[in-house]
Amino acid sequence: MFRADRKQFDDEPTLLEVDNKTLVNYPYRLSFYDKPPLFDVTLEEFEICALDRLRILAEIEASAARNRSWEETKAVTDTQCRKYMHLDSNTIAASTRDAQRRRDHLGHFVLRLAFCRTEELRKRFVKAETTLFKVRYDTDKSEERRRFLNSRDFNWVEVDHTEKLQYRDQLYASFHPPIKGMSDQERRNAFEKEKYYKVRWTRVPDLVDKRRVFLKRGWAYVPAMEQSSIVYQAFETHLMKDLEMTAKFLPKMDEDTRIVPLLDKLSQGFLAGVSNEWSTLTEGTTEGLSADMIDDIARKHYPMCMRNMHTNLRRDHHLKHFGRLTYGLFLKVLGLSLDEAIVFWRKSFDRITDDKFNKEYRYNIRHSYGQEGKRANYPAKSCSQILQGEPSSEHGCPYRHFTMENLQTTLLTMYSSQGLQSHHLPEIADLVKKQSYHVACTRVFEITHSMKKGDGIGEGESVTHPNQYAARSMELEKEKKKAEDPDAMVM
RNA sequence: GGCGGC
DNA sequence: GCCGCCAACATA
Repeated sequence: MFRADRKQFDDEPTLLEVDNKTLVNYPYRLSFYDKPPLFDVTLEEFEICALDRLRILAEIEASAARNRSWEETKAVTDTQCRKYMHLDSNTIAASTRDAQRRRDHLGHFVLRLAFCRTEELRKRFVKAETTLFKVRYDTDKSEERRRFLNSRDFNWVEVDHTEKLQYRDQLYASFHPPIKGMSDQERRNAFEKEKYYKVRWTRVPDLVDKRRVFLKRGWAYVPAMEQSSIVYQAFETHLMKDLEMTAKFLPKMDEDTRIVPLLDKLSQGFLAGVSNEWSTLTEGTTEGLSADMIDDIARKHYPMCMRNMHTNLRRDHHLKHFGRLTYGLFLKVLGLSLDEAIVFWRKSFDRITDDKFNKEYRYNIRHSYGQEGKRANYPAKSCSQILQGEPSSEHGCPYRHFTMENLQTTLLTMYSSQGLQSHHLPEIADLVKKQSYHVACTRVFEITHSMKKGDGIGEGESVTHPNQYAARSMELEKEKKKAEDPDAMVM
């Protein structure tokens, strides 16, 4: 993908190998990603394509973690794709179509670099990418899919009529059409019409496993309706092989100071199951938020991490450094103004003198709001950042850092008023054991907001940021109020 | 939390 | 022990 002799990106747009003559166009929506992208690309584009794709892969992982059915996974993935990485069929204008496919191509290869480095990452990446491929395969127009399949060699051999007759009984024994309630006659008819392909049996281990194919002399006889299994398997092994290759050549890139941190950031995000930088997109969620409204909002809209800190703050009349930092920035993004923040913290730390407060805390609060030092606009901490912090019962992610017992009792005391009951706990405990902390959090959101299981915070999206959780919760309350009493909404 | 000063 | 200023970036 990168030429070895090219170790530094130029400052201006030309970053990857320049060769406009080989600018590919993309005849198919589906791709096995045989060739790396050779077009010019800016570092920004590089990053954006990767992040957008990462959101989708993270959502696919979340789908697996919460046992979504294939249809649900497909639906969720499809809506996510429409938002972040739309891929149209050939009916759309060629220029937009190629632009879409170019983004798809680039994003895939950037993530290859980020996820090739450990066996664990490779496996997860391949799994998610294969699922994405399946979703697309399933939603592809059949004619376009057919042409895509013809465009490459899957090493399958068509079984001719005489051979099919020869193994007729064995083939029929393993013939299981996916339609329920078929009569024997219908099944027989479908079988007679079915075309067969044979491949080496190692190419379709899943079918062999489920006894959906007839095996003879190392060949698996695959009915046309199961043909997709061959394709998926080929995609998977092909990608895994390529990733291992990439891993071998990757060390040469370590000298590039700009790309390595980006790759780390990407794989980090994947490990935490986090897909976006929510805080930078949405700020100042609530108008006219004041210090005395916080208790109420905490009870109704906070995710567990923030709720826990708020409770600790009320109990101890104090919070430790990282807690102040995390909670303070959360409140800023929630919409609390600097002046109100100072009021809030002053009232909260009510066992210290004004003098101590002014000396030790006022500066830090102002700094969080960009009024001191380098005057930066700091974003609120995301789930991945909170997850990575030192384990602490005070300011960490409770799903991650609490003991299971403590987590469960705390969940009940915090959220039983919003509908969380003890029979919900095993399911949450399960997600925590699988280390799917953000999914556990998402599930709690669903339960406490009467969402359907799998809806997440909306459209199947998972929690990735405490402010996203709170903002969405407040938004839902607003919608509900509006529906109940439209006139009351006039301000 | 870090760094500095006395 | 007292005080003041600055930061928020990683590394599985």
